[in-house]
Amino acid sequence: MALSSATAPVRSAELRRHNLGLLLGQLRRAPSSRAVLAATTGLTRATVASLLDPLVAAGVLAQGPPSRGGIGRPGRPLWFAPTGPVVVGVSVEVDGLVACVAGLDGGVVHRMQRHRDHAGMEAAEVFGRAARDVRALCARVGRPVVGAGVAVPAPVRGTGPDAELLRAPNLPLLAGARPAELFGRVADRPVLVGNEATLGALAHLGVASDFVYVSAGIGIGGGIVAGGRVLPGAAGLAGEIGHVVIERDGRSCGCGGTGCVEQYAALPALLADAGAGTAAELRVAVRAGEPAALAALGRAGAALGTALTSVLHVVDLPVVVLGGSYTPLGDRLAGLVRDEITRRRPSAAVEVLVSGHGRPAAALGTARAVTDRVLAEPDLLLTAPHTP
Amino acid sequence: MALSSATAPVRSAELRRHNLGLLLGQLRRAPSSRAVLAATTGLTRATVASLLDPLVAAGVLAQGPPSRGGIGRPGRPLWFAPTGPVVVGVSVEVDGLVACVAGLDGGVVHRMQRHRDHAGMEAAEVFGRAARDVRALCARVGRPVVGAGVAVPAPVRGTGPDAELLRAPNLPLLAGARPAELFGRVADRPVLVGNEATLGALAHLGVASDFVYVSAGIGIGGGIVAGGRVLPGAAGLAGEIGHVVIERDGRSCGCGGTGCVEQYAALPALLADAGAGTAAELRVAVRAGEPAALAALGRAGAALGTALTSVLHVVDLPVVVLGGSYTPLGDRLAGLVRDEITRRRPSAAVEVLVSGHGRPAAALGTARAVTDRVLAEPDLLLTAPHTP
DNA sequence: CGAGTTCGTATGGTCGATGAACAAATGCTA
DNA sequence: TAGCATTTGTTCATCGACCATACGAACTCG
Repeated sequence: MALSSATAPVRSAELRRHNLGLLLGQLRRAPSSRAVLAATTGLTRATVASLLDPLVAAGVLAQGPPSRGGIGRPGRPLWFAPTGPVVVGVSVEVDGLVACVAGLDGGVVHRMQRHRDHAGMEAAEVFGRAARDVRALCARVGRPVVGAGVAVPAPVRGTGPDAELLRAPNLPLLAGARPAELFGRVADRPVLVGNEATLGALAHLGVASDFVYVSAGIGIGGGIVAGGRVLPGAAGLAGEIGHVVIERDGRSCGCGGTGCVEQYAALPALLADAGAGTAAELRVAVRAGEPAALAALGRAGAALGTALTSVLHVVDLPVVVLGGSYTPLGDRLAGLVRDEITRRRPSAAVEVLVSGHGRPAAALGTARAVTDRVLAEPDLLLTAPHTP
Repeated sequence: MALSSATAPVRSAELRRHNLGLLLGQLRRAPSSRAVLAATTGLTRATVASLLDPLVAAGVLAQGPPSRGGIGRPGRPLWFAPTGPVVVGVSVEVDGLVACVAGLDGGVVHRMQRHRDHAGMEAAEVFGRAARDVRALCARVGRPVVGAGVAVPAPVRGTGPDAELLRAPNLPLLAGARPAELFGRVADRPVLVGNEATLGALAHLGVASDFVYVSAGIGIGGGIVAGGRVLPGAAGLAGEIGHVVIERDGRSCGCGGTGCVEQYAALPALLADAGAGTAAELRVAVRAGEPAALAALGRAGAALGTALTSVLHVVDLPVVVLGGSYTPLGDRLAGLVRDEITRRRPSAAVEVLVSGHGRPAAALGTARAVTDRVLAEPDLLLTAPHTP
């Protein structure tokens, strides 16, 4: 079933859009000649050419030199032009801003990290300054920007222009803010808005396309990725893995419940349990093999594994990716989590991986979400993209 | 985005299929004239006619009498012909077989309940006898059958012709069986196979299109329905709500874990806790207001609510539907569950409903899944359907 | 009974994908 | 080095699906 059963009719124009998006999605994975694209997608060579030639003419795609070696006329690989359009992913964090500029193939063109204490700032200032920084960054890159997105460390209702930030435990002044309005338009479109963990999940599509992403910090967030797409939930609040209950009468949590995992396995609990002051301190202690640190890590891993067992029983995915503050502890923690999950759910194998991105995951995943949106509506690439 | 980003190209033929499926999906909800269909779907009246006329000619759709009352020429409503094709949904249960024959609009044409002790039977006999019963049922209905599906009380890997039944706690001899092969083809296609709770969820699409379905019995199963579709998971094992953990060191469960909800809230635990022998006995005691029964129900409701809190934090859906053995206890239980969920997760409202179907839910939902498959490939309706 | 309105159908036009044919570019072979 | 096979990229005629328009049909209202 290649067509979704949405309530909208499908005209021929959307057919073209779909096939063009299909080709671009293929090109994102690897540069290929028209003939190879035709073979892998099932379209005709003629169709591939008629779909992609306008993008080549517009400078979005570039043609490489003929490939050498094979028999027959060599194909000319197509790829995203190194001067072509880019997208921007921004992550607003408690103590700073992370942004990255990426080509449509996901290649990062530019990174930016700026320390900034957002704790006491009003929402308008937070997103206004972020927008100014991003615009300056875009100007410096000198390539057309076709979209941008913002990740925030709080649950977000919706992803569109009226996306609303709900309770923000660590940045209370942001509660109720509408980042898309405060940020302003980029490339004449509202910016995409989403939760830091939900969007961060997408940064890991390279290692799997069906997985549960867990992002630890002061709390624990996450994203459910199935078939390469994030499960949005009814109001965009899916993936709140930190509030999965592991002990019905356990420690009370800021969410109103009791026994939520994040009271056992998020960074504050882990540090307190290990008697460490900072994550770096804990990491050193773990590397040194200090028993107290190892025991605390074991308890956190078991707690997290218990919660993930519940999650996997519900969504049944074969991979778990640990990210955020877990990244530096990852090697050892992943094993602990995997052991707990397989102990509790022996019926299905699970692989527990550690994020290869660490802190920039949210910005990278946001960029990925934006390119997904752009590739789903490739017409944007033809209407003379302009810098903001 | 009306087109999914599947890896398949889209030809014009699939465009037609999609729009035809869209129209039939609309007709399934309510009979409508061509003009109304055009208005609601966004297609042209001409397109609607050219899509549906072949089905009218084939006897799949029928034209009603002109509607009276409005101004202008009255439209002639189209609906699924009362002699048109049907689908069959079968539920293999521990102690019997439930089957229903439904029209493509979901209207049940015929029901069958047969008591049969499947406990000691080999898989080949179980599904062979079910197939014979179903074929006899089909012959008696006298309408062309265009598809069939089988629900089983066990986790199932996959839904296609090679769907494999995993561990079946209550019917151990079925473990490893491939029902589609044993059942044989219906309408020249393999039967659809799925878990009883996963498919049963679909029977409730009338009351919501985004919800968590919970089906209680000896264990607790479930289905996550988002956007009118069941979340399948990587191997078809999603929705095992019974094994969500509510007490990390709680009662041990047959799945290998400890503290799974179904050890607290499934029928056996509930009956033992209440000191009742059967579900009917418990129901009487609850209605009579016996304190022991009410207390036990309260404990089960709290346990279930705790597990559902975890589930909702992960998938974020606005509705929970309680079914299976919960149906007769529903009115009171639903309130208990809702209270526990809102107590633990006050940030989002949730509605807890009771299934209106009870035991036949699995068969009904299976029929629904089959019609979904048929409407997604409406060409099946034109190739002279034949009875098996 | 005529005007106004809406429904269903017929027709020409547009757009996208296909399939076949053809020119271009390379490796292989004599 | 020339000729052949093979593969690539492009061109062109055709088909299929939908749309816009126009027109007859059927009904209500004044």
